[in-house]
Amino acid sequence: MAKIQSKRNSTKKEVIIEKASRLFREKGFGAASMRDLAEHVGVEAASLYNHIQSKSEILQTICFKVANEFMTNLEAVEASNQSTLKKMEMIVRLHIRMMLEQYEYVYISDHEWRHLPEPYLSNFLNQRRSYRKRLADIIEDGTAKGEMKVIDPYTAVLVILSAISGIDSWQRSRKSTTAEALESNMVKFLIEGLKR
Amino acid sequence: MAKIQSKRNSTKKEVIIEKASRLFREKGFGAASMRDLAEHVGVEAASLYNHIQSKSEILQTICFKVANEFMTNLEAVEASNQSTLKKMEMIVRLHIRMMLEQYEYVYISDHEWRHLPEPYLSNFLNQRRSYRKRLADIIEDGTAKGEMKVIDPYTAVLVILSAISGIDSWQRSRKSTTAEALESNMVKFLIEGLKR
DNA sequence: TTCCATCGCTAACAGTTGTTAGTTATTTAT
DNA sequence: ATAAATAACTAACAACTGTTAGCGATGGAA
Repeated sequence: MAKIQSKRNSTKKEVIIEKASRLFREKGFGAASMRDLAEHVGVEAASLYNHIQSKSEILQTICFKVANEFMTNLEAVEASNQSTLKKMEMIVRLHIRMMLEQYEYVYISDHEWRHLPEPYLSNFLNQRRSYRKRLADIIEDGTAKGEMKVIDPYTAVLVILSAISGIDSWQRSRKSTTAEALESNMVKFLIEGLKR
Repeated sequence: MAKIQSKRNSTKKEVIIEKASRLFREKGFGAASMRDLAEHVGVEAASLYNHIQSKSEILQTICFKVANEFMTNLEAVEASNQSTLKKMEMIVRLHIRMMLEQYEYVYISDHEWRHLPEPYLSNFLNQRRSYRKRLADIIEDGTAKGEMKVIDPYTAVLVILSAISGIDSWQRSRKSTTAEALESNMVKFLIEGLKR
C-alpha cells in the first residue's frame, strides 16, 4: 500500500521537507513562500497540502528532528565512561559532523526557531536550555576534577556551541580544506582552550 | 532649518532606525512590517516615508554602520605596536563590547544581511570577507613568530567571531553575570586556545 | 470492471505586504 | 502675519501571503 514513493525511497512528505530546508536556509522561513517551495518540488502550491498540514509544520519537523538527534547523542556521551575532557571532545566532534552532514537542517534549527508557533516555541527553548545545562554540568564536573581550567561553564558552552554553528559561513567559502582538517583544527582550538 | 529633532537630540530618522533595529531583531527583517514599525514610532505607516526611502534602506544603514565601525577599529589595532596575541585580545574585547553595547545593531548585521538587496549584498559580503582575511593575517603572523600555536588561521577567525556573536543567547538568559566577568571568561578561553 | 483512496489541478478566499498620491495640519523663516 | 517647508494624515494600489474547496485523473484492491 501507499505508492507515494518518489525517487530515493523517500515519502513525498520527506521530499517536501528536504526541498523546504534548502529554501528556508537560503531565504529565511518568513521570506520563503509556499508557491516558491511548490515550484522546487515540481507541483502546484495547493498540492503540497495533500502531504503536509501547514508551513510551520515543516519548520517544527526540522527543528525537533535536529533537537532530538542531539539529545539522543548527548545521552550516549553522558553514559560513557570517559574523562570529562574526552566527553567534551566527543560532543564537539558530533556537532561538527552534524553541521557538515546535515547542514540545512542544523542551520534552520539554529536560526529559524524563532518562527515556531506556540506551544512548540516554548518546547524547543526548554529543550535547548536543558541541553546546554547538561553540557555545562560536564564542564563543571571537569573543573571540579581538575581536568579543566577554572572558567564559567555556561560561557564555555556558549563559546563552543556558537563557534561550531559558525561553520555555516565556512561551508561555502572553503571547499578546499577537508572536513577532517576543519574538525581537527576546531577540536584543537576548543579543547585546548578548555584544558587546564 | 530643520526642526526635525525629536527627544534625545536625534533625528526622527534615527529614531525610526533605532525602533526598527529592535523590531528586526525580535521578528526578523522579513516578518517585521512597516505598519508594525510605524506603531512603535507612534505614527502612520505612510508617514515613515517622509524620513526614509524604503524598508531595506533601514537594513542597509544598520549593516554598514556596524561593518564600518568594525573596520575602523581593526585599522587602529593593525597600526598599533602590539604583539599579535595582544592584537587578537584587543579585537576580541572590541567585539564583545560591541555585542553588549550595540546589541540590536550587531545582531542584525550578523543575522539579517541576507535580506540586503543587490548591490549592497555583494558589497557587504566583500567587506566581511576582507575583514576576516585581515584577522587571519594577524593570526598567521602570530604563528610565524611563534607566539601562537599552529592552527589554520581562517578556522581560528571563524571560531572566535562566531563564539562572540553567540553571546546573543546569553544576553537574555544571564543578566546575573556581569559584562566584565563574561568578557574576561571569553578572553581567557579564546586567547588561551590560541596561545602556543 | 467497479470501488475507493490518493494526489494533482484550478480558482478563489481573506488578509497582509511595501509603497504612492493627494491632502491637511503643523512648524519655521521672513 | 504670511509664505514656505516639513511632516502628518487617509485612501488606495497591485502584488503576494497561507490556505481551502471542489473537481478530475490515476492506480491499486475487490
